[in-house]
Amino acid sequence: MKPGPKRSLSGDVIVTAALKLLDERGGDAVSVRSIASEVGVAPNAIYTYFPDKVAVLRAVVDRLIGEQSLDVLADTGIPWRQRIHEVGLGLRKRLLDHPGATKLLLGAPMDGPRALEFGERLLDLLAEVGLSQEDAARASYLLIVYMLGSIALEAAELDPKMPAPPEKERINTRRKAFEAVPPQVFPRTAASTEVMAAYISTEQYVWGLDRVLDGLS
Amino acid sequence: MKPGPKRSLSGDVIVTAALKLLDERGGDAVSVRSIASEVGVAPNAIYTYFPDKVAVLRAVVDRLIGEQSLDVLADTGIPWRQRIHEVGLGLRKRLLDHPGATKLLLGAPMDGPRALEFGERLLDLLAEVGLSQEDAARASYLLIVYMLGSIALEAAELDPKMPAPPEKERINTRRKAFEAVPPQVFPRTAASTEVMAAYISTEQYVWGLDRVLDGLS
DNA sequence: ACCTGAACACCGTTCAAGT
DNA sequence: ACCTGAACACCGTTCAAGT
Repeated sequence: MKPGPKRSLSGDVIVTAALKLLDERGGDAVSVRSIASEVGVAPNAIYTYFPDKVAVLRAVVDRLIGEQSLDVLADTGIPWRQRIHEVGLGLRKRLLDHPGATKLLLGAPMDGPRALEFGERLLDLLAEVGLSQEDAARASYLLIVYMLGSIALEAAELDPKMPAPPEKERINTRRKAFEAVPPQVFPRTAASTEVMAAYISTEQYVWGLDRVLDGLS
Repeated sequence: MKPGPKRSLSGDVIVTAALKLLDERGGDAVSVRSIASEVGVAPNAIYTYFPDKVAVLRAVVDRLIGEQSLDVLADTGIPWRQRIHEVGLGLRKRLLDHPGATKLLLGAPMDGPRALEFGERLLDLLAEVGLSQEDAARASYLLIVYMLGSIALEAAELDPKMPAPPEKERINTRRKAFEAVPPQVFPRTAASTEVMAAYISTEQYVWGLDRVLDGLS
C-alpha cells in the first residue's frame, strides 16, 4: 500500500469509530488497532490526531456530554427546577445509551470543553435564581457530582455491548440480585429489596435530584 | 522449576500485591503477570483464586471500602449528622490514599460484601433517626452516590503513582488550570476560579454532604 | 487442588521511511 | 504534514501436564 495523505481522517472520525466499537463490542474491544481498522488506516495513524489512547477515550466522553442540549437551562419561561430536571434526565438518557463509554465517565477529570460549557450554563441558571457567586459555584459542582455519580453507578450494571434494556427489566434483574442477600447478615438491606431494586429507576434519580435541590434552597 | 502446591498463595495475598502495584506504579502497571511476579508465582496461578483480572480489581476496591470502620455510625452518644460526617470523611481519606484504585470505583457495581455492609449500617442509622424504611433506603443510596461520586472525581485528578499531595498544593494546581479558562467564553467559570479550585477541598466535600443531609430532613 | 511451561491471539507505542 | 511497515516489549487467558 502507498502511504501519502488521505485527508479522510480527523479527530472526529476517530472519536466516532471509537464510540461505535464501544457500543457494539464493549470496552475491551476498543483498541488503537481496532479503531484504526474501523476507519481503514494503519494503527499508528491515530497518533497524528491524539497523543495516546486515553486521549481518544476522553474525547469520546466529552462528545457524549456535548450531545445534551443546554438551551432549556436559559428558558426563563419554565420554572428553574424543571429546567434542571430536563437537563439531568436528558444527560442520563444520552449517557445510558452508551454504557461502555459511561463507565469511563468518572475515571478522568471533567475538563473537556463540553463539560466546561455544561458547568457555565448551570452557573447562569443558579445566578438567575439568586444564589451568590460562591454558592452557585459550589452548587453546580454538587449537581454535577450527583448526576454523573448516579449515572455512572447505574451504567456499571449494564452490559456495555448492548443498548440498555427497558427500565422494568433492569429493575427485575436487580430485584433478583437483592433477593439473594442473606437476611440474617443484612436484615435491613433484605427488607428493602424492592427499593434497592428501584435504585436505578428514573423516579429514584429524580427523587435524589430533588433532595439535592431542596438542600440548596 | 517444580510445580506442586505452595500454599503461600491466597486471594488476600493477590489483592495485597495488586494494591501495592496500583499505589507504586499506577493502574497501567497492574497486570496479571506483574501481580504474579510480585507474589512469586506463574501468571496463570492467579486464575486459581479469581476468574479473571477484573475480579481481582473489584476485590481491591471492596478491600478499601472495608478499611473504613463503621462503628461510629452506631454510636448514639454522637449527633447523627456528625456520625455521617466522620464516616464520609474517613472513607474519603482512605480512598484518596490510593488514587489508582479509586479510579476503578464507579466502573463496576458496588456489590461487594463490604459495600453491602456499608449500606446496611447506613440504613441502621437512618432508621434510628426516624426515616421510613423506604426513605431510608433511598437516602442511603443518595449518600453513597454523593460520597463515591465526589471522591472519584477528586481522585481522577491525582497522579496514581503518588500518594495525594497536601490539599493546599492540590488546590493551587487546580487554580492554575482554571486561570487558563478564557473569560470571554466561560465568564462565570473564570470569575469563580477560586471556588472551582477549591472543589476538591475537605470543606467543599462537607458542604455538599450537608446540602444532601439538609435535603433529607 | 494447586501450580507450571508453553502457546495463542492480541495489545500500545515508537521509529525510520515514503509521499 | 500525513501516513505506512516493521518492530519492541508487552498483554489476558487457555491448555495440557506435573505433583
